This record gives sequence, structure tokens and C-alpha cells, in this order.
Amino acid sequence: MNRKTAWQISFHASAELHNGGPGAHRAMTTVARSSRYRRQSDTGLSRMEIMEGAALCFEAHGYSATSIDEVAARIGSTKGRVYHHYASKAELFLDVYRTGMTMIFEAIEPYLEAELPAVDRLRSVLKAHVLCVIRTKPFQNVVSQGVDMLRHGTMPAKEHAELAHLARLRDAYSDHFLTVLEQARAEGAIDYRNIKIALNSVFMCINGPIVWFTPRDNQSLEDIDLLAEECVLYAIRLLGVTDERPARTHPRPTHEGATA
Amino acid sequence: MNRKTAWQISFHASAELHNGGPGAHRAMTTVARSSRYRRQSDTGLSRMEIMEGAALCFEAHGYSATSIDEVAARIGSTKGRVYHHYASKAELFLDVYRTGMTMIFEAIEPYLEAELPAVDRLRSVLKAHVLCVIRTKPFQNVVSQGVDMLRHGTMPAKEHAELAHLARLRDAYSDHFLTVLEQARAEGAIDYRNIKIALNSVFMCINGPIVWFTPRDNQSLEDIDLLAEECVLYAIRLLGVTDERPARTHPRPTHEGATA
DNA sequence: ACATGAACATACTGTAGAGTATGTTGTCAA
DNA sequence: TTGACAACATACTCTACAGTATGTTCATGT
Repeated sequence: MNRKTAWQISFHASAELHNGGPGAHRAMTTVARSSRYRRQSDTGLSRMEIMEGAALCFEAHGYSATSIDEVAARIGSTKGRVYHHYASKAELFLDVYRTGMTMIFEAIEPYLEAELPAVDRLRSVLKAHVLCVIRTKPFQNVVSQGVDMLRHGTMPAKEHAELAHLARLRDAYSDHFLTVLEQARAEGAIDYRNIKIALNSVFMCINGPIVWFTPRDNQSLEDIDLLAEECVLYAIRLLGVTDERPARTHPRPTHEGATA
Repeated sequence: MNRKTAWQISFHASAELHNGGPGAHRAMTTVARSSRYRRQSDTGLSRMEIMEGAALCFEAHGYSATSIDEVAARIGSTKGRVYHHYASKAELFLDVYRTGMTMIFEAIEPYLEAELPAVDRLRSVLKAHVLCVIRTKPFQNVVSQGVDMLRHGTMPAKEHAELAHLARLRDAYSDHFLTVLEQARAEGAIDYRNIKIALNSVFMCINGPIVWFTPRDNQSLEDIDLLAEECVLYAIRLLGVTDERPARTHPRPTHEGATA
């Protein structure tokens, strides 16, 4: 149970911390914890570990059906630890939400300014989006829930500040796609009627894996890549493109300057 | 608040009762209730009214964040009435779930056996699906939640019987689409790689309105029809169809034999 | 015309879980 | 080395409901 293949998230054991804050540059490798209690400087790692557990729980039963005790149990801990890092369940949720947004933002960013025809840029961005969605599925699921909660005006409230900020982030993300769509149409490469409906349909397609994707332990990175490629293909076709060449993405934007 | 345009659900005031049972053939028009208490034979209507309120609440906050008191309040009633008709919150949810499934099943059924090329049958079925989704949005949202709960093994349990039945229904529905897809491909009209991914993508598109559609009070039936047509267009394009002629659907399968 | 039971409303109980208060263990700076 | 504080664990409180028990109103068969 709870198996995890290599390409899936396990950010508390990786070098990528999206929260900034102290401890963000630590622990390149997972060190077996010596003591029961963690060092002060690792608070960033601790928060990320909590968020991963929370994301998995939220994904499984949704926000309100998830108890803090369950989140704690999932990472072999207790309430105390969670409430030491987060003031409330809502704050934890919002942090997962924001982190998920940051992840996918950073995933597509390298491809937004490429010197390519708009359609090809679109292809690249969509591909990057889908790959990120698959890798960080629990987080993106929480993002979906968050968007839904905004839409329905639900939400524990009280943290309207962070909420509004996240809403603006979401809009900014969406706007990037709107822009590329308009450019691609101007270049005569794609076609749609109502751009909002078109964009929504594209999003439904490329976010599909959030709902229907189930990791199989025998599938390789290439399998995942093919799967993502197919999602992109359908999303692009939907816009009236008949040309079938694959998306152009770098193997993986590498942050480490280390030599292989 | 809580405005409702003509084409939206209000089944307790319509002749269509999907639960069978006594009272299913009653009350063609909404009669202002004379008394505080309802007639015995109207239990079917009462249940449908409860289900509508429940569907709206479930759609707004999800299953576990919805309280029975809230559902009751929404229809200007109290807990007592809900628990008189349903043994538990889970049973209520499942009834909404099943009713939603029945609705969309009945919506597409008339088009499944049409003597047409598979693509055109597909077009008709998709169109009928989208139109139904829009008209019965809260119910279809609950269906989505139900499918999710099945997927994650969540669910109040105890009612495994009804649960398994609903799962089979869902599969049967999906199978209809699988069949049409295979036929259309055999006829050389559409194209896909992995049929599961293709089908999932199609479903994401045509179920999109469950998520992003918001009823505007100035939009007419024709507006809705155009919107649905556009959704179908994208879903069809996604399968490699370039031909743009619209779906062929009867105005609305009419159950009443009455003269206009 | 009355008795029975359906269709509710009202009043209560029990509990899960969010949040808190406090105790315990280790770190680290001086 | 020690004391102050971060990082937790443990034990508690308090409230929002799910579910129940009971009371009230009316319809309907006899």
C-alpha cells in the first residue's frame, strides 16, 4: 500500500522547496532522522512533509472529510506537529493550494517565452502542464478543490487575504493560456468559436489526469511521456489542429549545475 | 438569490419522476399546498423535492460538508422530513446519485440505436449528454462526486449493495460510448491511440459544464443549445473529425401525448 | 366520527473532530 | 553547562452535526 514510483512527488526528500523560508537549501539527500525531534533549520522540510500527507488525504476524501489526525497519522505523527506549523486546517489547505499553483507555474514558465510559432509554444506549455499534473497529482487535485471553493464562495473564510491572492494567481495562469490561444488564432494555426468555452475544454482535457490517472508500478518515464503526449494531442486537436508532430520540451529543466 | 431559468431542473414540479413508486403520475402542475402536511400519495414528489435541495447543497460544499439541516432549510423544512424519507445521509446521497444516472441514461437512450453512421450517432449522443448535464447540473455534480468516492474507496459504506449497483450502471454507461467509438473508428471516421485515454478526454470535455457552466438569466434555450453544440464540436474534433456539421437531435423527446 | 398511520416538526443524545493547553525532548547560542 | 526556545507529543475542551425519540397534524379507509 501507498507505493510510490520514482517519478512521483516526494518533495520533502528532494532539493526543491517551494516555500522559500529557512531550510530551503538543506538536505540534498534524505538522512535517516537520528532523533525523535527535528532541527530548527529543517522546518521547511517538515512543512513540506506535512503538506504531502495533507495533499494525499485531501485528494482521497476532500477537504472537510479529512481530519488533521488522519493527516498526522499518514506521516507517522500527531496533531501537535501539524498545529505547531499551521494555525488551522484552512491554512494548511491554502498552503497546499499555493504550493500546487507554484509547482505548475514553474513547470510551464520556461516555455512561455520561447521564440516559436504560437501553436508550438502552446504544445510545449500543454505538455509541461500535463507532466507536472501527473507528477504532482495530489497537489493539483487540491488546487482543483480550491478553485471550486472559490467558485462557490465556500471556504473557511477569515483568510480572505491569501484567498484573494490565490484567485489572482489562478487568473494569471489562465491568462497565459488565453494569450497563447489568441496568438495562435491570429497566426491562423487554430480555430475556435467562444474562446472561454474553448479554453475550458482544453483545461478539462489537460487536467483530466487529475481525475482518471492511476499510477501503475510497471510504467516507466517513457510511458508517462507518451501518455502526456496523447493528452496534449487531444487538447490540440480540439482546437482544430490536424498536424500531429509532438511537443518540444527539454528533458527536464535542471536546477543543479552539478556535473553528471 | 437562487434564481432559476425555465430550462433548469425543478422536477418536483414536473411530471417526470424517476423513482417510480406511488405518486409518480401525479401533479402535472404545481399546486400551492393547502396544508402543512402532504398527502400520502405524494411521497414521490416529496422525495424529489428533498433530492433537489440535497443536490444543490452537495454541489455547493460537497457531501461531507453538507448538513441535513442545511438541506432541510433549503426547501423550507426540517430534519424530521428528511429522516422520514431517508434512513441516513448516505442513503439520500445515493438516491440523488442514482437519479442523476437515470436522468442522463434516459437522455441518451433514444439516440443509441439510431440507424446512422457511428460518428453521427456519436454526435447525437454527445449532444444529448451535454444538454442533460446542463439542465440537471447539480445532480450530475453529485454523480461525479459519487464516481470519485467509488474510485477512492471512500463512502459511508454499509450500503455496499446499492453502491455496487451504481458502479455497474456507470460502467454500462461508459461502455455505450466505448462501443460507439470503436464502431466509428472501424468506419474510419475517427482516430485515436489509446481508447481509454481518448474516452476519458471526451468525457472530460462533455462533462466540463458540470464544473464551469454558470446559468445566466438572460440566456435562452437557443443559447444553451449553441453552447452544447460547441462542447460537442470540441469533443468530436478531439477524435480527429474535421467535418463540422452539427449534431442531429430531436427537439426534446416528449413523453406527453397531449395536443399543443 | 373515529381510529390508524403517514407526514412531518420539535426536542434530545452521542460523538467525531477542530482547536487548545500543557508536558516532554532535543538543539543551539552564549 | 545551562537555559531558552523550537519541535514535537499528550491530554483536554467544545461545538457542529448525524441520528433518535417523541410529539403534532392531517388524510383516509371503515
